[in-house]
Amino acid sequence: MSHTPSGYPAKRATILDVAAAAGVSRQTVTRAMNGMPGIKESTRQRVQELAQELGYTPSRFAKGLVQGARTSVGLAIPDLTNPYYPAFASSVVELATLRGWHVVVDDYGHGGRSGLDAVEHLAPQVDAVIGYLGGHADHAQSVLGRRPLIVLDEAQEGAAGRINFDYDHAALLAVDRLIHTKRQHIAYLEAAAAPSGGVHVPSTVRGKAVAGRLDEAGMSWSLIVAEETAEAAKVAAAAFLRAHPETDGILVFNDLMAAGVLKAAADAGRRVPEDCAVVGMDGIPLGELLTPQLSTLALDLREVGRAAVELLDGLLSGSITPGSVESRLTLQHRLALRETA
Amino acid sequence: MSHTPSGYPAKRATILDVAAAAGVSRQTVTRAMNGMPGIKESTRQRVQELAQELGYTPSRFAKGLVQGARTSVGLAIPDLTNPYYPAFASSVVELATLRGWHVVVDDYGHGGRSGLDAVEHLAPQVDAVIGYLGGHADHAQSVLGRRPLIVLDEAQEGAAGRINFDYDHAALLAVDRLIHTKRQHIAYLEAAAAPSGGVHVPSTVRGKAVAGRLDEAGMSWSLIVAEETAEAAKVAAAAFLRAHPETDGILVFNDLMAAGVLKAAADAGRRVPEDCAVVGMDGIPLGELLTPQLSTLALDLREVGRAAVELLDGLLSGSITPGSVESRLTLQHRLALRETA
DNA sequence: CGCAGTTTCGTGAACGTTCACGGTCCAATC
DNA sequence: GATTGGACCGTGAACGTTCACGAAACTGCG
Repeated sequence: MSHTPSGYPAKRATILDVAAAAGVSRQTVTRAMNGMPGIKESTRQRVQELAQELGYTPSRFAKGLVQGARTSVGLAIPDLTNPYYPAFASSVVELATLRGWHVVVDDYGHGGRSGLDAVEHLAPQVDAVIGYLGGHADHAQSVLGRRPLIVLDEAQEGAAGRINFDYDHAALLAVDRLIHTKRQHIAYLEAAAAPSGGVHVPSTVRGKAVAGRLDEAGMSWSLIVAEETAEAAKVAAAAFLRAHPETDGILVFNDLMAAGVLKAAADAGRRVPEDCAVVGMDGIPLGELLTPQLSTLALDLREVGRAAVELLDGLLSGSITPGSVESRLTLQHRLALRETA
Repeated sequence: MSHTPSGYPAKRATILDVAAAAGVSRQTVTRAMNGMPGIKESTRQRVQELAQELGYTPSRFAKGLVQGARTSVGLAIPDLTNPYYPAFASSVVELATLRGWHVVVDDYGHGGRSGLDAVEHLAPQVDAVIGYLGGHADHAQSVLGRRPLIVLDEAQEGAAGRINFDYDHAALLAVDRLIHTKRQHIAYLEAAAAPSGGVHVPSTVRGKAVAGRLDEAGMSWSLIVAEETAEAAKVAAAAFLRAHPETDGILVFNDLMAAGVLKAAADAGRRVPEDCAVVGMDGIPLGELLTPQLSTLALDLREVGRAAVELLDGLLSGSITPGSVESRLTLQHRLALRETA
């Protein structure tokens, strides 16, 4: 038997190695390792010690092949660095673990990868995928074949399950609040990958909802665009406030960017909310730690995770059929009035 | 063949089903699916279409069994809700993905589970584990057998790889800063699961380092204890500041708790840093979004993740032997002076 | 038409485990 | 002493895929 310098066998030990070392058969080793009955206690001891000594660990592949799959779900996420996603992921992982599932995560935010890349990376390893893909749901579902895909915040059809958010409702809540507090000069800060200079119309679903509601209410308002980071939001908001000092209310694409806006307002000497209200979106835990505490269109992120896992559970068990009415959920934001609006 | 109401075959389709449907052999299907040469383009097309239609996806178990494992690593994490961990996890996932590894995460912070529970849950599914276990490293390693375990921030021996932090160095930096800015009445806010009333000595490694350094410098100081959340820290700090208004410097167990302290100070009308300095620990991104921006003993969390992955890479490839000098790393904090100290 | 060479395809074996069944041994009972 | 029953243990088969090899079909050319 060939050994590495450290004394480890070069090849992984199999059940047969243990059986040979103990002078017993495969099946006896199986019984010893898996706490099965029908084996003398002394041999169980001996076999387990030998197994430990040889560094034997059963092959998950062989085990899975014969026993039928323990389910493992993929979790595709754009950016773990954005506090929104860990809060969501935490809930998914918790509930999946409760069901005995394993969760394979892919944070596809690095190296120019897309949500589709993430699904393709996860596909050979999982029985289902939950994810914020940002497009290509149909293609992603076809990569997975029969295995259910659950997409969040995705307009496109094609996935076995969909969870969406009622942005019209959210926009209604926020705009009404601004009107109610007599704000006159509203701005909406939108996230965009490449903020070109001449943008006058929001491109995201939530942006369109906000714009629609503002127009409907007959408000005059401006569009600001920045990359989806706190720092970029801060810079963009600072520039805008300099150019438009009359601004007295800012709606922001998400809470992370809102944190940047808050900083910009403070730097510009604007009191929030007295001089200028700020409303974020998402309801990430971070919001409550800011000074002043961020008012926001809050989603219960644990609830979102729960919805995703339960939907998947239904699809896997067959109690929900892909593409049916029950496979499509719409969740609503609530207005969390804290200190900034 | 039995079908469910939705038209799906009850059993998973295997490669033989596809082969039969296409009137070819196993091997031809394999060639078609895996882009192998030696197959007519027209049959490849036909087989792929049939496979799509039957919803065939190759069994990862059978594939893994014959091809040898694609490596997948477990990531055991106490609490994804604490911004420290996602920042770390993000880096691990990125670099692991770059190597073609899969990452299975377990957030063991819910339901009273321990780090050891997490390892036991992950063990049957992975080829290695990276994790903040908070104890029992030796037992966890024995659960994994030959498969390497990399523990972070763990005093105990036993794991194949260890990454530690130089808390003495960190304490030195922080205390020196407080002395340099002429602080007289220092408090250290410690995290503890069950903050009993009569605690006078820190129980954590970092707490001991801070205490040691403060004593060494001949400072008079107090110990505060709270649960490891921002809210608990806020409450505890508020009470302490009420009882000890003379306090002019607070060191905090981590940044999340420091955020709570900042809120408490603001509520108590104390200006930070003029009236009272605050220094956190970890260097989580959140710190820069707070007002005022948190001064902290910062760790480059992406670097920590990189260290863990590279160490694991070395252990897996055999270029580093478990328990050797190279398998033990110590990283240092740097003092990130922002606005609170 | 015949043959070599190439392209295309099929067949046994193997991966490591568990399942279902069958065998052996020993003690107790008749 | 033969029989029974239980405790303990071993053997073929199967899971679904790929690998290594060999067979067949087709091509071009003399």
